[in-house]
Amino acid sequence: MAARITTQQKILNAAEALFARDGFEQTSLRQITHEAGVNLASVNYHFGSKKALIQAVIARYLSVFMPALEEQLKEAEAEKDLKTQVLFERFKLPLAKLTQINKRGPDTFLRLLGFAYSEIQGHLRKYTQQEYGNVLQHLLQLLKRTNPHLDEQQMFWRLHFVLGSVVFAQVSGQALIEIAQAEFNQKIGAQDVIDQLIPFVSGGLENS
Amino acid sequence: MAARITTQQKILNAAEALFARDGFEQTSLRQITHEAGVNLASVNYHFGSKKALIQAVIARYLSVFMPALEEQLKEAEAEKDLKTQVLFERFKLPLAKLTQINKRGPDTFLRLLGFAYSEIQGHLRKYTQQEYGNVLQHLLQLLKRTNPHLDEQQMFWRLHFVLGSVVFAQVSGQALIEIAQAEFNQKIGAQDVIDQLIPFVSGGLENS
DNA sequence: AATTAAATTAAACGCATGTTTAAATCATGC
DNA sequence: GCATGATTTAAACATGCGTTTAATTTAATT
Repeated sequence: MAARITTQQKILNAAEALFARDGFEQTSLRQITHEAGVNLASVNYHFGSKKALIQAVIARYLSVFMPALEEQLKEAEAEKDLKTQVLFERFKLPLAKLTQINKRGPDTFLRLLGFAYSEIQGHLRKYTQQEYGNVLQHLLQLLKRTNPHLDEQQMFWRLHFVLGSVVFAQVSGQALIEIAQAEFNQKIGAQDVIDQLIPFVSGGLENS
Repeated sequence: MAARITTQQKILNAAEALFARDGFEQTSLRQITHEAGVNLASVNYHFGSKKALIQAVIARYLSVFMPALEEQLKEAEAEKDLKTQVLFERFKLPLAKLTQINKRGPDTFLRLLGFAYSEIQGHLRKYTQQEYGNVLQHLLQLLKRTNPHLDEQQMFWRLHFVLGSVVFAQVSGQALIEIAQAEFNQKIGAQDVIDQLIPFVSGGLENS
């Protein structure tokens, strides 16, 4: 029994690393199985298809991230003078929790999200909406509270722009970090990018 | 001579439409040549490779967009109390000029940019930097003027976040427009998205 | 220890891709 | 009007992909 699970997890671990680095379509099952040290056919044996493997990789992260986010949102709800930026700051803890899956879990997760969004995994978006739609609704409700000056339509677009900024920052992230490091002669990590990102998306969302 | 150019342009036109709709990697040369009504081999004959074709498609747009943008930046430079949002508004005219290439030129161009950015066309980014780096430098200089409260590093990141928002809005654009249309029961076009986008990126960039 | 089910393996399948080839066709300049 | 070079064409090539097959090995149960 242990061996079976081990093979599945070897695949998951190798897959998530390669997916996060190169994207879903750019990563072949042959790369994954070679990296994992298992046979090519075992992916289809254990997961059924490549698509199902992608979903399994992301689901593992969502199952940790989403409940933690929901908890943060509940706390935020209790605050009386809630600000947009403070609300966005609350994403940092659920993100940090992802280290329990992987040392570089937070980066990995955001990059996976990015690729999931930009490659047309419409199927996957539906899954997220179905599985964690209530959490996202909760977030929307709080943002309406912190931004009563925005109408429904403005809120709709700006939320997606926020998401787009996050996604983009991660997908192009490593390249940008390297450029920034060369330009400013200091070590920059993914956490720094998030700290830069939060004031940006907050300002963009709030702007009247 | 006319026939030769015609074949090249048939390819360019078919390619840009398909690239903008599905992305570079998702579009095959067989799709392009079928759509253009030309032989498969003619792409390699006229352009050398698929990569070179991609570059040719984008170069055609940049050669119109960039000089027009530079002109706008020069005018902006003359304004005395220049605001970020006003500066961003000046992107609208160079964008509109792209209708001279194609009726849906502005949309097409932004989507192409998006795919170029998110697929790892690092090679292409270098090309842009080399060919039109001065225009981008000019833009950066003006943004520093409108945002003296931001340090170099903040400006670096926020500029890329702005770019990311634009890119994302276009790549996910059509899907989002359809969702928005269903949700708000009104016709929404690409221009509306840009009008929503400008306050967002302005607010994000300025936020202190 | 024998039986049975699960897991792994090597190999092949079918398909789609970008590219190349070599022959046929076209247009142009003499 | 012919010769020459540019263009177009159909076909094949080489490669990589996800998936499937069928045989073998491994592990657990009786």
